[in-house]
Amino acid sequence: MFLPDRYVEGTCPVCSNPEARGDQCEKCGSYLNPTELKNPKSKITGQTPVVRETSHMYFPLGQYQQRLEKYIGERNKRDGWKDNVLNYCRSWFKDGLQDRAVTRDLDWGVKIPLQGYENKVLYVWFDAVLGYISSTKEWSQRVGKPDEWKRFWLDEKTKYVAFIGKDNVVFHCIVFPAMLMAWNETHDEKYILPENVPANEFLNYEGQKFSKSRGIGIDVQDFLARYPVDPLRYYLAVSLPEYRDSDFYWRDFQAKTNNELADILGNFVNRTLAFADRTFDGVVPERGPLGDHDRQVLDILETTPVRSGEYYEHYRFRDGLLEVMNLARAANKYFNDSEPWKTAKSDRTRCATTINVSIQLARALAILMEPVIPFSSERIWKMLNLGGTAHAQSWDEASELLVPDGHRLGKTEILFTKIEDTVIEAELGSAGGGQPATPSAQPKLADVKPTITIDDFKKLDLRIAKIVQCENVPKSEKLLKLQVDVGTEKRQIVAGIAQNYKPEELIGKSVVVVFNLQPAKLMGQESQGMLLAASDNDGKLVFVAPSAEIESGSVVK
RNA sequence: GGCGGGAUAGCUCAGCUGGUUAGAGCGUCGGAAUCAUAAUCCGUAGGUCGGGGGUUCGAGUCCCUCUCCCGCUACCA
Repeated sequence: MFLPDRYVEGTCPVCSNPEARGDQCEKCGSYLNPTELKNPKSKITGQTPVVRETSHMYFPLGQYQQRLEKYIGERNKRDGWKDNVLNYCRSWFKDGLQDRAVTRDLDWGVKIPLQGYENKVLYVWFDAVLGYISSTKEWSQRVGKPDEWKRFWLDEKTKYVAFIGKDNVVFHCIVFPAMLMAWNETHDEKYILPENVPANEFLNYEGQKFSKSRGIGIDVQDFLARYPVDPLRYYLAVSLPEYRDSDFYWRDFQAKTNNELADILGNFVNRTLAFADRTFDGVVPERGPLGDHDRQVLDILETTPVRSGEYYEHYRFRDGLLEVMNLARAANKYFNDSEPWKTAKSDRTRCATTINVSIQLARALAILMEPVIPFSSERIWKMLNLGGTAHAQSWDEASELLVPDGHRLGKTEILFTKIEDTVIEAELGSAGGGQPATPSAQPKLADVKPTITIDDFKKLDLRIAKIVQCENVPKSEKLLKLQVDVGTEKRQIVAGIAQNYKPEELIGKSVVVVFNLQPAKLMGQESQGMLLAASDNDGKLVFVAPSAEIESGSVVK
C-alpha cells in the first residue's frame, strides 16, 4: 500500500527532529513532503518505506507567491483584513510557498475523473474548497436556474467573504485563491477571489472543546427542538470568538436571553404596543411638536444605523449588535423619561408624540436587529402591522419615521420567553453548576474491526503478570514504567496509563499482558510487551485483571 | 517534552501603531418609577491590567524571564 504522508516518520530536514511526520514537522512546524525526511520509517510497521513510483498532480503553489502577496496586500488595503489572518499568511510567505501534490493514492475520497487515474483521489483541501463552487452549481440546477451560480462566482460586483475558523486560514487565503488565479489565467470565465477572510477563533463549550465523539457540546437539531433559534443566534453573535476563543455557557445563554433580549428589547416593544393598544385603541397616535426627550432619542436613532453598519462592514459583529442594543436601551430610557402614563392624563398631545416616536423606534429595531434575530424581527413587523417584511427594508432608512399617523397596529404578543433556572439546571445536569451537560447523543462506540479467525487469535500470547515495581517515565504525561513478573521471568513494560493510575497503587496488582508483542522503545524506555486496558469515550481507562488470584505467567485464552 | 493561543472589574470580553483620572455589556448594592414579560431608568462599588526584571520622560500596550491555564502533538493502553 501507499503510506499516507503522515504515517511516514523520520528526521526533519529543517530542525533535525527525529520524529517528524511526512506531512509536517511537529517540532518546527515545517510542512514537508515524505521524501524530504531523513531515515524514513513507517509508523505502522517500523520498516523503511520503499519509494515507489507513482504519478501525482502537483499544484505549482510556489509560482503564485508573488501574486498572492500582492493580492492579499491589496485586499487588506481595501477591506481591512484581521491581524491574526495577515500574520498567518506572512509566516507562510516568509518560509516560501512550495508546490503541493493535490492527488493521493487512497481508496477513499473524490476520484480523479481522468483515464489512468482511477486509483487516485483529490487531496481533501483541494476538493473541499472546490465544493463551494460545486454546491452553488448543484443548487442552481435544483432551483431550475442552471446559470444562477455565476452570480456568485463570476460577477465582479459580488463580494466573496469567507467566514471560517482559525484552523483554515491557509486554505482560504492562499491555496484557494491560487487555484482560482490558475484557472483564471487560462479561461474566459474569471472567478472572483475572496475579498476578505475574517477568520474567527474557536467557540468552546462550558470551558471545554466541542467534541462530537466525546459528546461535549450542543447538537443544534436537538437544541432547536427545545429552544427557539433567535436567542441562540443572539447569543452566538454577542459572544462570537472574534479576537480569542470564547465559550458557550448555559448560564450566560440564559442571562443574555432573559436580561437582554426579553428585558430590554422584548419589553420595550411590548410596553410600547401595549400602551398604544390601551390608550390609543391600537392606532398610531399623531406625532405633535417635538420636545427635548424626543429630539435626543431621535438623534440616537439617526446615528445608530450608520455606526452599527460601519461595524458590520468591518466584520465586527459584536460591536455592531451592541450599537443596536444601545438604541433599545435608549428607547427604554426615553419611554421612562417621557412618562406617557402620566401625560396620558395631563397632556394628551405630548403622550401621543411619545408613543408615536416609540413606535418608530420599534420599527427601527425590527430592521436593525433583523440580521441577528430575523424571526423575531418579522414578528415585530407583524405586530406593527406594516406591509412586507422587516428583511426587505432598507438599512439606511431604518432611522426614518415611516409609520404613519393613524396606522392600525397588529396584535401585541410576547416576543421572547424567558428561560427558567430549572431549565438551565437540567441542562447542566443535576450535579450542578459549571459542569458540562451530559451528552444527549448516544456515545459513539469504537469502529468495529473485521472478523478474524481463531488462528488469528491464537497468534496472540496473552499472560497474567504481577506488577512488582512501577514508576513514572520522566517528561512523559501518560507513560508508566512497570516491572512485571510473568512467572518465568521479569519484564519491563511501558504503559500509557499514567493519567489514570498512580505508580504506587499498581504495585502488587495482577494484569493481562501481550507476551509476544514486538518490543518497542517509548520515550527512550524499552517496552517488552503491552498491558491490556479498557477505555471509554471520555478517555477513562482501566486495566484488565483476572477475576480471582491466579499464578503469574498463566496463559489467557 | 515540542508547537500555538491565552492570563485586563464577580462573569463574558474591548483596549489600534506605547501618552491625560484603564472601558463596555451583564451581574452586585442603593435609589426612582410603576406603562410593561417584577420588566425599566438613575447612581454606586469593584481592577497591584498573572509575578518579576528591563527599554522609555512615560507601558495593560515593546523586550526578557517566571508561573498558571487551554488547545494541538508525541508519547499508544
